Amino acid sequence: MNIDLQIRNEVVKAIEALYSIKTDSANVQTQMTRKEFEGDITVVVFPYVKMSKKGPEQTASEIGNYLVEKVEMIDRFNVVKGFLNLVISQDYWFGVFTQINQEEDFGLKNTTEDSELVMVEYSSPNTNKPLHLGHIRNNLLGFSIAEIMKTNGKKVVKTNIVNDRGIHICKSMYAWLQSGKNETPESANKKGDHLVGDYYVQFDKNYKVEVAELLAAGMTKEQAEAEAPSMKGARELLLKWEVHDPEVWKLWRTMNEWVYAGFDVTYKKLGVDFDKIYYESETYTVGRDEVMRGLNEGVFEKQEDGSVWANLEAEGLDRKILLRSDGTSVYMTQDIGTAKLRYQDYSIDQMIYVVGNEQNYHFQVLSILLDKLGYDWGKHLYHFSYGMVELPQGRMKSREGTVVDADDLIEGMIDVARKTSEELGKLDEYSNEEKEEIYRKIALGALKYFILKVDPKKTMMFNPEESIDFNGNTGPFIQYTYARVQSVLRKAAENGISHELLLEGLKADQKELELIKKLYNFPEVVADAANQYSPALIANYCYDLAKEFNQFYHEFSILKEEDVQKRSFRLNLAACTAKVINKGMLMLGIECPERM
RNA sequence: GGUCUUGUAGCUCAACUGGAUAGAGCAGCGGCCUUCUAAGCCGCAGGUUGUGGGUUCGAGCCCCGCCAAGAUCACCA
Repeated sequence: MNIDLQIRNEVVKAIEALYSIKTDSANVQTQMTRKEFEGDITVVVFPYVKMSKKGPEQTASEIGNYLVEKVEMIDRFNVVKGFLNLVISQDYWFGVFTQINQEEDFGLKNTTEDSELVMVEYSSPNTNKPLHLGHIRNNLLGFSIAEIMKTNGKKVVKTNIVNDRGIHICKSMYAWLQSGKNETPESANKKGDHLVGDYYVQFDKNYKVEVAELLAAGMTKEQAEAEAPSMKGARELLLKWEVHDPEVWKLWRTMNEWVYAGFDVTYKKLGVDFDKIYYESETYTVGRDEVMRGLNEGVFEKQEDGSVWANLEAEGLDRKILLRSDGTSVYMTQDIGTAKLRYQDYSIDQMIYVVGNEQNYHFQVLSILLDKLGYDWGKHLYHFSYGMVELPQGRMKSREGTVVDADDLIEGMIDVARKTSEELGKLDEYSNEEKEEIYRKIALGALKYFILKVDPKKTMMFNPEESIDFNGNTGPFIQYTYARVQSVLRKAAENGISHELLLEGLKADQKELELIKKLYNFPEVVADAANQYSPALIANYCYDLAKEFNQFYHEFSILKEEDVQKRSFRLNLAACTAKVINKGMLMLGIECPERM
């Protein structure tokens, strides 16, 4: 049992014995003792002063005396105002440490047959342009939350819904047909997603020119936008697509394949993957059928023009369109179909959608609609809503060319890592392949950590010039502490220094106990991260641990310590720290190199 | 306009969900490589937590009012 809970239970007993009042351990407030005071766990006694009818200090002392007498692991206590600081015995911490040292999977819960199955949807790109910084935040959060769920003993299915159909891809197709001259990724020597994205940009450029010309010719804005030849061409392609025109489908398939090949490269570089991919082109008809069923059952309503609507005014929301007057489906229709298919394919206990907060309203509506269609799981969807990434100039706009391209960003990071590393010159005896692998790990560590350390709910700022650093509260700093431990372990092995842990009679320093306490916290942090859907908790914990270790490392010369027992203890402590850091970082999708 | 989110050091972010003197990093200034990796360590400086009220033993966190920024309310996805 967790020490915190044990102590809360004992406090309950203390209160009953001292003041004859029954309370519950859930009502007992404990916290880690702040560094400036002596102690490990602090009980907040303000809530009991009414029961004791005495001042806070006296109440705390009474409870403290009771606890020291009755509970073996509590050595002594001190009282500051209403805070009762308890000192846990060194032996208890040694016991904890032995456990951490022995358990290879410390902090990890095993998956069993009847573990909950969690499906995590993330990424969900449109197929008309390459991935950018916004997608990176999405992908990293999605991958990380899946890893965190796994660590908490859940079965996880990572999924991606590819928006492969719609006017957006038709725009790229139209521009390619107009001016592509049969260009392919091979002929252009360009990644497929970039090639298709370039045509999308070109479409928009042409379209703007056309609209401007039509406006000059006297049309209204609405007329001009509808009548622009490019837009008419794209719409025509969409209509042909809907009726499975073979030529259009062939082109559509080809261009999508180009894009997927490009995405695969980016996903691989980012280190994210999926267990099951859904395509909108395969799910949207399912959604349409569901909406028609809802219509027949009287859940939805049809307007005179043929469009189908859901009236959510009773839920305090608006009316929402589900099928256009021409019978084609909208975004929401597709999501209904995808959800239905997923629940058919898997026995999902929890569905998590990693989608930006701009779609909060969409998911609120989706949840209600699925419920109305008779799916009781509709209510239990979890929208993992994360904030936008902003640039110093403001929001990213693909059309204005202010996006930060994912591939460029990653390559740029690797260049900086290479340059920094070469200046430090610590890897000189490594082969080029080995070095490149380390640069890649460091670059991605920096990028991933930078993004994941921020509370997912919040809008975050990204300054391409300054944001990503390799010093301070960064991924590389944490990776570096890991590499240092590996170095110590290597040297110990070379010199035949024993790892055997002999704790009897050993007296631990404050720093050492501090590290053990931090390590002990790891499982709780992981559980919190899962409950709160927050990789940031893991990230900040890893930093805290690395920082603590660096101070420790600086203060003690582990291998120079003459006391054999002490040296081995510190060696093991370092190894445990590295183990936990590595586990934490892996949950963020960050690999720690053995050297750097 | 309705709904929702956010506002903490010059900048980027924390603060264990209502607890003790609000903490890190970057940037600035000053120390530390003959010692297990200096991508490090130590110190200095930097704050009326947007603002005004309220709730209580206690508020950055909860409630109300302002101020500011953003998102969203489409036969776009």
